[in-house]
Amino acid sequence: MAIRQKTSRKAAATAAAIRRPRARATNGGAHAGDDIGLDALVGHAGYAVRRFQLWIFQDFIRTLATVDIRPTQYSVMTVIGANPGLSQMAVAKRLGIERARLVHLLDSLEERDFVSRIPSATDRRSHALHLTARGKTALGQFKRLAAEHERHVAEKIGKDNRERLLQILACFN
Amino acid sequence: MAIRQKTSRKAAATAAAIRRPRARATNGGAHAGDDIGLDALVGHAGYAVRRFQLWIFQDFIRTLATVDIRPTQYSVMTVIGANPGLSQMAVAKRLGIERARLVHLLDSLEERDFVSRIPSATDRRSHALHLTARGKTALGQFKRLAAEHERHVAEKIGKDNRERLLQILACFN
DNA sequence: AAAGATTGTTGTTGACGACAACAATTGATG
DNA sequence: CATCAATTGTTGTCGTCAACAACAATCTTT
Repeated sequence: MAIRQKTSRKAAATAAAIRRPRARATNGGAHAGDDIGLDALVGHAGYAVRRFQLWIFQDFIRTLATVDIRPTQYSVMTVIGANPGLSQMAVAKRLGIERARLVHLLDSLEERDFVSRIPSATDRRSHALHLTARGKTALGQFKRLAAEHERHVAEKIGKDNRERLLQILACFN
Repeated sequence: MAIRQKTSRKAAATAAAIRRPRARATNGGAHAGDDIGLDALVGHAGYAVRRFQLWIFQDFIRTLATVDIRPTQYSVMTVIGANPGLSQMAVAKRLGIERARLVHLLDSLEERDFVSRIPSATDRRSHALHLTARGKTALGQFKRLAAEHERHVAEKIGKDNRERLLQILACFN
């Protein structure tokens, strides 16, 4: 056995090499592998949230693919647009992303002329973040597409369920 | 200006270098930077879910830190424990993770003697995944800790809200 | 003026999702 | 039965992301 493996894959089959395939055979059964039963897995909030998070991000990226904007970039531009002059620390703290990460995010947004770092007049360490004129009009389009994405969410889980979800998770800002 | 930066950071302040700090000054204001106002950001399901996802994973990792088990590892062991003999493809499809990624996950779980890959009797390509005896008892402990984590979630968002959340997200398996 | 904290930056690490390739094997088709 | 397509596990790469650690420049405090 285990002829294929190059060098890795420890001696997994040393002891207990032969075993009966138990109740459910390896696969090939009657079902297409969709009714496996996760038992204790359903009932775990983290698991459900992970799947949802995955779906929702993919839909966001797909919906905003034409403008090439990802969820984090959108959130950064939204916060800056609503609060011009914010420092990087303030934005990072507000969005729950690290200031180290925000540096690269702002780099790309500045390259595309959506955001500009203006040296703060009061603190020579920090930058006052502003949307450029181009960034403002672009954000308008992003918001329309984001609203379309939000409609996709409502279609998926139900309009009222979406409202309820937002209400439940409101405590995370 | 811009003395500190080594070589990067384009000429961001070429035009419109001087600007009034608008309504809200850079920072240093009266507030500690917590009441910034995200306007359009609240009302976005993706944003709320991201924050929640982050919080919940951190709590899971912290709660299971003593046994050094991460959420994905836990989900893999749970599914295998509930459905012994499953192939890697079946587990990957069930959990929505790539089979390429599952390889490494199983490698680590096999190194720790929690899971064993047993060559399938019917399909010489695939492996039948089983928990080892050690893995079974370990999973029992993991589940107790995971239940504790789930209680943390209930404390955070409310017991009934957690139930409602699970019900809303049930459509994502 | 000196000590400590803050801000932006750079770098590294590790988990993770997405993709592409590959060998071994199976299944279906002619 | 021979051949070709599909599947399974594996390896590798790429890009995103969170978490740290370090650093220079700058503020704040004493």
